[in-house]
Amino acid sequence: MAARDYGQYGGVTRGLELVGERWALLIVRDLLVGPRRYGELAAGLARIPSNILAARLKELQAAGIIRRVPHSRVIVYELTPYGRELEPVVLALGAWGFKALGDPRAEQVITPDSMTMDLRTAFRAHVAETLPATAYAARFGEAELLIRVDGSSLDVTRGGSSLDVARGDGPVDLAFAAGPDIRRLILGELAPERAIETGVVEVLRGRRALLTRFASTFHLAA
Amino acid sequence: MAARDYGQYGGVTRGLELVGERWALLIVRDLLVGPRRYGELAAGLARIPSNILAARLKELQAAGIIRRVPHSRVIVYELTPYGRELEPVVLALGAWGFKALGDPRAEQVITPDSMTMDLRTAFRAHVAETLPATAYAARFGEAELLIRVDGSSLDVTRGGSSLDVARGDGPVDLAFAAGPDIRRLILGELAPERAIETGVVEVLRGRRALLTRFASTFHLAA
DNA sequence: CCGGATCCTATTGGATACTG
DNA sequence: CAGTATCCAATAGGATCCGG
Repeated sequence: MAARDYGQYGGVTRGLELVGERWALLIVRDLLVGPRRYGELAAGLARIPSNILAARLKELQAAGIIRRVPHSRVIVYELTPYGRELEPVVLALGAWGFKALGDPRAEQVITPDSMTMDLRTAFRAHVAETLPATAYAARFGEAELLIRVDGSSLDVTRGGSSLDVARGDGPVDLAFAAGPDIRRLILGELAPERAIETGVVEVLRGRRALLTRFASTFHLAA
Repeated sequence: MAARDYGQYGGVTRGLELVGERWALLIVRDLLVGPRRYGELAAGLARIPSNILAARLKELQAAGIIRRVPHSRVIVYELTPYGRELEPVVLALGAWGFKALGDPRAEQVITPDSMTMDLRTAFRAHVAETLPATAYAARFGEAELLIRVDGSSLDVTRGGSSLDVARGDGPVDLAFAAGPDIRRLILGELAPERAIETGVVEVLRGRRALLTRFASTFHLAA
């Protein structure tokens, strides 16, 4: 492997040797959501050059972090058990970075996978446990997600309100479209009612009061 | 600032924009141990080019992660509160990377700051709480550390057994020198008695049985 | 000395085109 | 679709120099 090293012997240094290269941790982030094909990774990481994606996949594979699995005619990449152990790292970094989010710049997009991981970082299992099971359909920019909270477990899948019924996933309790300022709701800087009043969140279906439940389920202290 | 961006809007991406550049997180790691001068950082990060260190310090400062403090004739860099919130990220990455450590390569050194952070990642506060307060003096390669565990709190400082008495820090219960295979003790792959028998750990002073206490205080599951 | 700034070279990463 | 190949721009590395 011999990735670019730092000349030091220690845990952090070793970690950076393995996943410190540009784009590497974003590939891991997307694979934490689920196995992905080469083209799906390329689509989710819109600006990654193809050669860099190919190089990172090889390095991550050599490091035992991901696995290349031929899966009935198509090839998918998935995390190994050791790769999955990066989840706390990605969540911690995501939580920290989330607090430094400003308004999106013109070229910035929101991908379903990145949004899914952001929801996971903000998910408070111990709070959710005390609330009734709830299904949300949420649209953030282009990304449309189906978010199911049941007890202390969270399940986020792609596609929104139109798909869930066809899949027999049960009804959605609250469907909404949100602008980027929804981060302020999650950071506790914006009250749910205010979010609706100011148009940050547009409720498409369901009781608006459920947005309060959403806000207490998904929360990051600023 | 306008660090190299990824064209995505999300927590992980934002985090990587701020601390994803080469060397950045290692600077943060060392500053988590305590404020450091430019020269101390350069010494701890032996292979960092001077221009890169200077560039990173400016970027981290612009991002509100560190602060440049003139401190009676000398300048020290220290973390801001927001920078200190990177501790979980560094610890998580360190714990993950620690498990992938092999034997040190020829050019690799162990620095006191990196060793200190490795001990912090492996520290089990809830176990330490159940044990008597203990002071260890440990030498790993060049790095000599004084490790004080008291209840659920851990304090690691530089310098070894010779200094502690002069500083009035109380006596050291166990002093030892360890080779890199001590990582296997921390990973639970090597029993304390075996570590002593095989020379991985050389007890210099104190009851050898205390190494068992050390091993249960500092532990990372493989 | 300490805390950098400057210069130059060696590697990496980025954009795009191309192939099995 | 799943990558390679090529070429250019941006960074990192290393040595040296400079001002307080």
